[in-house]
Amino acid sequence: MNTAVSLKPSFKQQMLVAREEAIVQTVNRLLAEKGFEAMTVDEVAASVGIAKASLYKHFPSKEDLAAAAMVRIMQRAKDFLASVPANDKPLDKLRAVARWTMEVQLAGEMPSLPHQSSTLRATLMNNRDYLDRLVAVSDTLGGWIEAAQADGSLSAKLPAIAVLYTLFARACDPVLEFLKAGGQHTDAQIVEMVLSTCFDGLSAR
Amino acid sequence: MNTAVSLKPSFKQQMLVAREEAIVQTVNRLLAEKGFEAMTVDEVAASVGIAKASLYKHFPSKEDLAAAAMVRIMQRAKDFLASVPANDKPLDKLRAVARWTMEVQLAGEMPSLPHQSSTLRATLMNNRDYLDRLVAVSDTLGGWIEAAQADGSLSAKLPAIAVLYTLFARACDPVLEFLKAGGQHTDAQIVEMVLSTCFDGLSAR
DNA sequence: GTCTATACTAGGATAGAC
DNA sequence: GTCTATCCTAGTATAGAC
Repeated sequence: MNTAVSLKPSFKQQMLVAREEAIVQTVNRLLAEKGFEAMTVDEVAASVGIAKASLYKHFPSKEDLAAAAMVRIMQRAKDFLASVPANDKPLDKLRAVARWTMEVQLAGEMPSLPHQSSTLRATLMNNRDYLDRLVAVSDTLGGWIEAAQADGSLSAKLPAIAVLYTLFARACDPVLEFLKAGGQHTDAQIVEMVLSTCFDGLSAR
Repeated sequence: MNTAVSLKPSFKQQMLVAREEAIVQTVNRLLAEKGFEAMTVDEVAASVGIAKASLYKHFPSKEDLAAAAMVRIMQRAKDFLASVPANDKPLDKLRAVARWTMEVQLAGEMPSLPHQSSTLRATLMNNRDYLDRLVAVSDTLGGWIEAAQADGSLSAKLPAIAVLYTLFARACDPVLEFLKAGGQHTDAQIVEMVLSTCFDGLSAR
């Protein structure tokens, strides 16, 4: 008997996976650069180097393309959370997450979705791969937020959900790109400034 | 002689102005609701109650429609700045501006533009009515920021430009709509929470 | 599963009568 | 300056051969 057939992916299957990874990576970049509406399927196909019809053999619609990119970034977020040292202080963990998020955005790898676009939202809300990761990330962060409030390092005035949204919002903070466009600061400086604004506030301490 | 002809707008001219004001108001609302890309000219025409071709007699392109709405909101911002009591403390003035910006957004009256869309940016950067107001608003805020840093109430660690961008960014802060969608808080509570986050930071004080 | 060629639609813009 | 009717491009999606 030959169980290897089912255990080891065939060469063709590996090629398929690699091709799809290349597609999703391209979509991720284009979503970061131009957003969902401005990204065209023609552009994706051209950038990947295959015909548009071939693209549609892999993903049934433009929305599904974007959803795949969102799954990917959410998986990266989950992986990052798992890499944060467990015995760091809760507030430091939250800082690390905000920093990572902003670094990804500045690197041009953070896909940004329009806040409306009902069709895309519908696709995402029906995508279990996405939702599962979103929930996992939210749960982990929620735990850290509560721990940080419990040890007194994080403001207890704010509901945890508001803190969570504030952290998520760093993924699309326009201040980053504005400062970058100004050309007066390095990426690292920009990250530190916005991080300081986020955790320490604008008022003097 | 009859100088009134040139001094007092004729009835027709008043109607024209009123019609255009209605158009810009509609565009402003649609831009706030759906953004530039998702807003269609058909929709604007239908909402105003005139034919699409008539719309194009008033404004030569979709970009110019959006630009008119941006001029309008920037004028409102300028008017608000002028209404802030001159002898309030600088930091309080900045708080008031952030609060106003968020209230306008929650009221669904803050037109939000895609951060890219080169064609729209080009139109705006060629629109003196817009640029003049933008500069005026930035100058006023810049003065308040420097004053607040000078009197020690605003963090002096941050460059003034970073503070300015942070205030502008309140106009499109997704945290507001997320919290509103949650339905757990009133608009006033949401504004106070995000205001606190912005000025006091997430960390405990 | 990849290609070329094409169908179909939405949406920005214009023509031309009144 | 308003209308109806139309043009035309861009862009999503599919047919059908290999």
